[in-house]
Amino acid sequence: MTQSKTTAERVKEPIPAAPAVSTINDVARLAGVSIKTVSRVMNNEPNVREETRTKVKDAANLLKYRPNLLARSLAGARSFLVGLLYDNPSSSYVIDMQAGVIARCRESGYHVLSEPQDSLAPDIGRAIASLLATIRLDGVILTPPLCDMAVVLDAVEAAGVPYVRVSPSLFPGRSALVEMDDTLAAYEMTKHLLGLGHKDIGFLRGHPEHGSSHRRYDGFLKAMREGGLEPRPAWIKQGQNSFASGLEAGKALFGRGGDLPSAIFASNDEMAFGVMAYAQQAGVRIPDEVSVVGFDDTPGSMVIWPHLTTIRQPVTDLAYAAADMLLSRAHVDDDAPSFTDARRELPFELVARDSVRAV
Amino acid sequence: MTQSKTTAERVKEPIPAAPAVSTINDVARLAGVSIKTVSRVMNNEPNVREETRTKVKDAANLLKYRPNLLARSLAGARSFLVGLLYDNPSSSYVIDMQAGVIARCRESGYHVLSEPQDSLAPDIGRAIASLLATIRLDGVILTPPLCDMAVVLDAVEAAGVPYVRVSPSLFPGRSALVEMDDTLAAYEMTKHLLGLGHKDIGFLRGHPEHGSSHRRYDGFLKAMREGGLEPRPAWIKQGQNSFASGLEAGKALFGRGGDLPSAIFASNDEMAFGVMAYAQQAGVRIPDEVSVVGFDDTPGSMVIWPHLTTIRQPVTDLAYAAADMLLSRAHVDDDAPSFTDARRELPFELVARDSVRAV
DNA sequence: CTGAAAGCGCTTACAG
DNA sequence: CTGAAAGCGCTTACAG
Repeated sequence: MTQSKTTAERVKEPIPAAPAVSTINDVARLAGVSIKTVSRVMNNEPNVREETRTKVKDAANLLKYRPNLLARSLAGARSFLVGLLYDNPSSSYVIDMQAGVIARCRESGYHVLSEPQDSLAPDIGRAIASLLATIRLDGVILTPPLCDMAVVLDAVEAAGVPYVRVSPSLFPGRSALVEMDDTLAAYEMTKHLLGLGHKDIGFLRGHPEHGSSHRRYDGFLKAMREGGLEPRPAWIKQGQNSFASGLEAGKALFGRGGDLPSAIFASNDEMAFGVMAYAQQAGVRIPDEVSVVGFDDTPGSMVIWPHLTTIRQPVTDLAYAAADMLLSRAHVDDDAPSFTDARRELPFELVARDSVRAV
Repeated sequence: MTQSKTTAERVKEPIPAAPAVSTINDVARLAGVSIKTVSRVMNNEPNVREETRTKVKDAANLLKYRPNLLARSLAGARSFLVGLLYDNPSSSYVIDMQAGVIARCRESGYHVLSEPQDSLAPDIGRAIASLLATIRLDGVILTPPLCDMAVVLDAVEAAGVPYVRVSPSLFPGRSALVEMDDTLAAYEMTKHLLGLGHKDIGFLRGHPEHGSSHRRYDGFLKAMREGGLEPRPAWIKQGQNSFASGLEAGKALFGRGGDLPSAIFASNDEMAFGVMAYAQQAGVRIPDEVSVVGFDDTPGSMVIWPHLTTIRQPVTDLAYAAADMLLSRAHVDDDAPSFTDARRELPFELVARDSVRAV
């Protein structure tokens, strides 16, 4: 009550009746043209005299006019809204994905609706159908594991909404997609270890339901065999992509005495962290006694000590590319491949840090 | 070309002309009532005979009718859209925040627009004004550091959009807000260490621009002094909330020989990770020689070994509460405190793990 | 308890 | 090159 304007006073003031936002009518009046002409100018359509265009632009600037997105949506064919559907346990994956989608959408004046979904829910198909009926999204981006679920794809297709999948494992060719080459990345990581003299390499397989788990294992096997090596069954462990399963594998590998591999390739970072945690507990020095590498380059890989050698997935770039495919879809001419066939592959990066040493 | 329905064939099919979504008119016709009555039923308004209500609901179900959100927005006073504005380097913070906001919004049929902002951009005020003019959001949630920027608050207020701030440090009383008690949390963490026999406690201060950094330091000081202890200046280090600054502090603390504190309170997890990384490098065993605690309970605190004792911020709950304040604002009666004065405080949790031992 | 009319702010299709 | 009319799918007053 003693400040220049207290909260109580502010509250007493009449609620500023939705601060007069100017509309297309205001601009048309000020510029002395029809609203149709204003519409043409705002949408950069042709067939407006340069002089008229300037007049309208000046009026719009003066009135700080911003076309109402909702009105444009209702009247027109586009909603300027893209949906990002996800159900992924990794915060960094989702945030990086979201950042890429939003970046591309902003370039075209689109906004992004974040729609987490429960991929385990039995009615996920209906949930998505309901979402798409309520809001006419101009496009949808699907990430794992949603992008591999038939009910999800069915629902989106039934609603007639264009969509792009990021890193799908199933239904190739069913939709536009962006991805990186998991197999090649695992292959190169294995080559990296081989190149440093490692021969006794263990491998932690990822969640068996994830397509990438199999691709990564394939890449590992390919490189080993090209090097004339056959992986030792006792050093191949099945994990679940979780820290706990990495810890478990570490126990199995280090706990029993017996031979130790000289390097362990965990097919995602979380499992690598688990292995490293167990190693530290068991007094196995990394990388001096055993080298460890991961896959994903999650933020934790720079937090853990030694910093983890891993594969960087271009998550933000994948997301940007996915949004780009969605938004530039209209411009495809007849000779170009169809939207559904579109596919972009982005490069990964092997990030060599401190968890590996040469033998 | 050999499968039951190839991509190429699917593309040739006429594009399913925006799969006939049913409208309020369709429902009204089928139910034999006016659209106004359908509207009443869909919005659970009173003054509809039970029989009519049932008739309309049946028709709506049959047609799988979903009110078009954009049309509702344009015609009515609400957009059913809430904006989450953020600019925070922590993925997990943003994702947890987003999850809480979305959870509450879904309960009321609202959707969430994720709008990352560049808090360093000179025109951030205009960017936000433009956003709010383009889409009439029903509310906005502001997180640090945006919630402490006058230009941001000015822009939102000028647009007349209700907003709630999460964990603001500045301008108390200027808006509705939710927060936890940083000072008390740091106080209790310090008491926890004292209770385990620690007296020589070092402290890593957070980024000086963050209000929480000062509150956490205050809580630490208070507990120390209540215990009759004065912190040793050489053990108080200024950090930046980053892993690197924690590493730096670790070097300053462990590198020089001389006395070691028995415990180090890093005022966020990232800095704690840095300290632990340096300790491991320098051969200082944690917690045997030095205990370390953090603040925030980021995902990394369960990845690092030993697992970090820290303070869990109820981020998702804070976000849920913020959205709840926004959405339930209308129902406040005259006797209740005004929306602007509203303030909710949520409890934190001290999570004791393995990075501390008794002395 | 129910409905006919007007209008939200735009775009579409059409006319000139 | 420009505009008048209709309409997107709803809600808001208002009338009965």
